[in-house]
Order: sequence, then C-alpha cells, then structure tokens
Amino acid sequence: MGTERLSSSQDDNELRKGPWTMEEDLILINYIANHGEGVWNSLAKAAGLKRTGKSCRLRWLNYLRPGIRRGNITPEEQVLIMDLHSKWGNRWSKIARQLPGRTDNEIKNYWRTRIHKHMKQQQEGDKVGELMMSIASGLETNDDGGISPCSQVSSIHNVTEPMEISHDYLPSSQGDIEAMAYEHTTLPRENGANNDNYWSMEDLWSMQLLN
DNA sequence: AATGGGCTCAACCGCGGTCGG
DNA sequence: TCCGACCGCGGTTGAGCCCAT
Repeated sequence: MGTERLSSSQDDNELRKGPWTMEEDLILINYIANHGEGVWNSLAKAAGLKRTGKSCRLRWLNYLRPGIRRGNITPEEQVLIMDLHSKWGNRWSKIARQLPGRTDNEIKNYWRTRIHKHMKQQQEGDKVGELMMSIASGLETNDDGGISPCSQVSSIHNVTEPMEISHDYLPSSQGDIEAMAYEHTTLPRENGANNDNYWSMEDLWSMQLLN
C-alpha cells in the first residue's frame, strides 16, 4: 500500500494515512480503555497516534468498538435495512442505530454493493418487486400478497444481544495478543461466508483489559 | 498458472452542524 | 454576531481478494 509506508524522516512529523496497523489499533484501544472516548483530536495526540482525530474516530466506531457485529447481514437485517431506507433514504447513521452492532459504514457499503445493485438489475429486467420477494422468501406476506417486514422489524428491535464470543483460548502473553490481533487483521475475507473463526474486536478488547 | 474484470469494504474527503470563546 | 475548532455524516476511492477464462 503506497500510502502506508512513509519515509522515516516523514514518520516523525506527518500524519499517517491508509490502513491501520495492529500497533495503532492496540494503542487506540488501550488509550480509550483508560481514558474513554471523545475529543478525538486531542485523543489522537495524547495517545501518540500520528492520525487525525477523524481517523481515530472512524477506526474506533467502525472497527474497534466493542459490540461490533461483522459480516453476514442476516435476511432479517436486510429487510430492516430496506424498510428503513425506504422511509429515511440515505440516513445511514440513523438506520445503523436500529441495527445493534452494525455501523453506518457497513450498512452503506452493503446497500451500495448489494441491494442497490440488485434493485437496479431487477428494474432493468422489469421485475421490480421480485427482489423483495426473493430476499424475503420464507417471510410472511401481508393481505396484498406483498412483503410485510414489520414483524421482522419488531423482532430485530428486540435483538440487542452482543455477539457471542468464544473464549476457549485466551492469550498468555503480549506476543500472543499481537499474533492473534495480526491474524484478525490479516485473515482473508470470505465474501460473505461464515467468518465465525475470526477474532472479534471484543476479543482484542478483553485481551487488552486482561493485559 | 496467469490474468483480467468484478466485487467488497476499510478508509479518506468534503461539507454542514454545533459549540465555545 | 462572528469565528475557529471539532464532530458527525454521506459520498467516494482504491487496495486486495475472488473467480471465470
């Protein structure tokens, strides 16, 4: 990644851009664990991160924050996203608040790369509405024969449990933590496939706290 | 095995809103 | 009231991965 590596002379003064490293993640997690979040610009400086406050905030909210659910948007969530998008439009942060553990960025990406694309394809084929039916196949229909996401929506609203975390293996050293964190950040994505084997950031969190 | 196009998603950018001095 | 700093949001980009050929 071209922007990731800066010359050593630049490293001391300039702000970093591009993907976050494991070290930066740990610094940010550690700092917020000790001092709390907020006032991102001063947080970035105080933590010793060569990042903008904006970048720290984004990384925290979209990736490191405990409770983040990653991957595998469920059919229920998909219906809820479509329902809320029809009401609110591109108010991603507002929509995200209705989906516990999901971020606005994730929902926005999901909408643009999947739902929006498929809707366009459906429209091109003059089959508007079939997407809804196919997505919601198995879900209940209303009297008009259309999809009634309301029951699904209400069920979603009750789904507030944090993601399940397996603690079958806990690290015993900082080296373990770093190796596991590295695995977490470098494992290839599986294109929507089950990623249950991935390390969640809550794992990283608990490790940091234990540490 | 090589490769080129499509897809995904983390991260950046720009803008508008809010707040304190 | 004005101004600057900061925050939050939505749009966009581009690196990396996947897959068909």
